[in-house]
Amino acid sequence: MADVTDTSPPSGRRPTLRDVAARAQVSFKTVSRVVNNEPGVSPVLAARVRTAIDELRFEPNAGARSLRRSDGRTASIGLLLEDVANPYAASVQRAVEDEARPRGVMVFSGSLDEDPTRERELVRAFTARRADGLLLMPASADQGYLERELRAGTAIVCIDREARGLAVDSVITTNMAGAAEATRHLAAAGHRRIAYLGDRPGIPTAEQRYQGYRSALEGLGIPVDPALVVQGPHDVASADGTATALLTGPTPPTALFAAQNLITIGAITALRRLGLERRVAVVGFDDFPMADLLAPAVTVVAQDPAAIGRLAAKLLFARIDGVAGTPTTHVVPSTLIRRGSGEIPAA
Amino acid sequence: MADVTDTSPPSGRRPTLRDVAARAQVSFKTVSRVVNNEPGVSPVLAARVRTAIDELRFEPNAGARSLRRSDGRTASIGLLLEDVANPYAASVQRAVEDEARPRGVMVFSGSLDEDPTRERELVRAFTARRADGLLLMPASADQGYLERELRAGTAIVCIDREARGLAVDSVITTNMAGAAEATRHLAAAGHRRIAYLGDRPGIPTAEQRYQGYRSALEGLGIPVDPALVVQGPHDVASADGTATALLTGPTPPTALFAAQNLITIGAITALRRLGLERRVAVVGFDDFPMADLLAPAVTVVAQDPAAIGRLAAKLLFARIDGVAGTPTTHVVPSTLIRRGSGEIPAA
DNA sequence: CAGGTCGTGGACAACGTTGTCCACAAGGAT
DNA sequence: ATCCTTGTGGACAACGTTGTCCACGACCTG
Repeated sequence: MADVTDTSPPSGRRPTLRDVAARAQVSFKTVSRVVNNEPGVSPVLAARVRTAIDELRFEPNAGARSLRRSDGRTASIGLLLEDVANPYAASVQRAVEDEARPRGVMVFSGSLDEDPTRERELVRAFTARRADGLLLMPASADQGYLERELRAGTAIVCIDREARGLAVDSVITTNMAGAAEATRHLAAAGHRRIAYLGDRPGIPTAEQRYQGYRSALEGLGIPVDPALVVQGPHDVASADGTATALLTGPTPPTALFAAQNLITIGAITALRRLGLERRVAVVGFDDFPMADLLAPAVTVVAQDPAAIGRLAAKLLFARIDGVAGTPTTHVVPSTLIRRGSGEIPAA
Repeated sequence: MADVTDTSPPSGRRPTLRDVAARAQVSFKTVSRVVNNEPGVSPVLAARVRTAIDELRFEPNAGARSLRRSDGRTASIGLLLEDVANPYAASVQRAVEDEARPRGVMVFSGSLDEDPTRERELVRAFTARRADGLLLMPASADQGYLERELRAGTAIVCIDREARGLAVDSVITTNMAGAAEATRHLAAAGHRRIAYLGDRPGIPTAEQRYQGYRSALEGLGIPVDPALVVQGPHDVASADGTATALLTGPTPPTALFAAQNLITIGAITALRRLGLERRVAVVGFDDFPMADLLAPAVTVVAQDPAAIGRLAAKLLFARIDGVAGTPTTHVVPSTLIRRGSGEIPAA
């Protein structure tokens, strides 16, 4: 970028059907037939056309193609995630890609950062490019604005959270059941003072996990202590802060349920600093890398992001292929993985 | 997907320039002028057109647009990574996205899995969609086949590894210097038997890191012991295996230099199992999540994937904007982060 | 008041492709 | 020998947009 001289504009046009036709001495429509494997071209001509295609390294223009085609398909989909750099989202993305690859479908991706405005912008950008379908991890409170896209033929499937105000398929995990299981698991180790550390209530998954926590306590006859419930932290630093405050407060918990992976990491950081990592039990929702190598290793309710991504992609492609039927919410089960931190007994 | 009834085909065409024109009672060319902010439309008409656009929620067809436009731009780029689920790649992707967003450019991404065939397939898929540029983490031994794309006007920048057989900008890290620094750091703690655990030699970064290891040892007058050099493992499991073999062998090392993040994790897993994590020193190349929460915390030579992604994207957009100048390799420095595992002294 | 300029808006072609239709030659059936 | 089918290949329009050009009326100048 330093030495800007701009001598030669990038020349060299890409070959078109006409260039191939000229070289193979046929009409350009014949080339189109060969490219699309349509019948009605003699083997001799087809071979001539094919060598011309190879020699020129002709590649049909996808834009022109989808413009003219009757179905208008672009063989591309949009993937809207909370943050592509988050390991959960990255696993989902990889699974979606693996599902799209054999179909020749390319994946556009973008990060929403829990920003509703950003969700709308990215949807616009993807629909302007006429993506055949959208895989969405909703950031806004209502997806009703997507109704029009749905009617215009864009398939939509939601991931991780159900769509609201829009009838589409969703793929989510067992948030409530998983959170309840985690809570009961801590209670089974003798804990009565189990804290809840979770995302802000506006996020549906956070809401469901909180409900799971509450219902488990109620089922056990343990009252929910508001002083042990923190809803709000979203990243490692803030979770660390609130966990520290909780643990150094007047009536600290003996166990923590951390309702999201970054919050789990923040809580563990706090426990370490306070030297409590072997005395206070922890169960996290969402597995995370290295959880098994920490000391103590971290007990988690693991989601299966690869399965979620795969299933969501399959549902999307089915819709793109014209499969009808009422939209359904599909639930991928979570699994409790005992590693040590969740089995620390109450003092 | 269970109940396939396919009652209503998704109807509802998307509005076009003509639909907007009809509603605003102007010619469709006038609408085009408004959409593209061209001069020559009276404010009254422009306002009428704009309300029609809003009412119909008109969105110009990106495909048709780039087809007709003189520059042929699609406002999209392709990002070809080793594996989108790898944390290093995920950080790069996020940085690229952040750089592309304000320009209104969308990002296609795909995983190569070190497969040269896959590299070619994805390049084809992206160029068929007429991506304006390609950001590539090379998987194949030679990128000469991209010469034609370059001439056809597709900008290309390589990430993590320099392109071979192709004159393009590259953004890489200080592989050799970083590896040498890691090696010297271990030697400074008194180690003489420092093992090298790295990727297979075909990968340029692995090659450079190995050279850094060798040159550091030579500079210190320590002979390179072939029995302490392992080149090959690429994932956690195989690294665990080779590290275990090395550590339980006849003349085990007292320190390990792990030349890649997955290999570092495998080595640490092995040390844990053998109960050696506080006796054998480890320095890894590439930072990884949780490295600071392990016990002992892991000393690493950290790359800066966000900076690499940002710079690569900036270079790519500069090329897309027509900036000429000879292609350059840009080097983003790595940093040694002392956390404990690398400061364990020799027995 | 004639002539030129300017602001405004529309007609038309083109981008590269696919879908529809038709022309032409070869072959079989009547 | 004539008709019809079949196989083969091309002409043409259309997808939704942008670029070029021109027509029209209003305004200013001489």
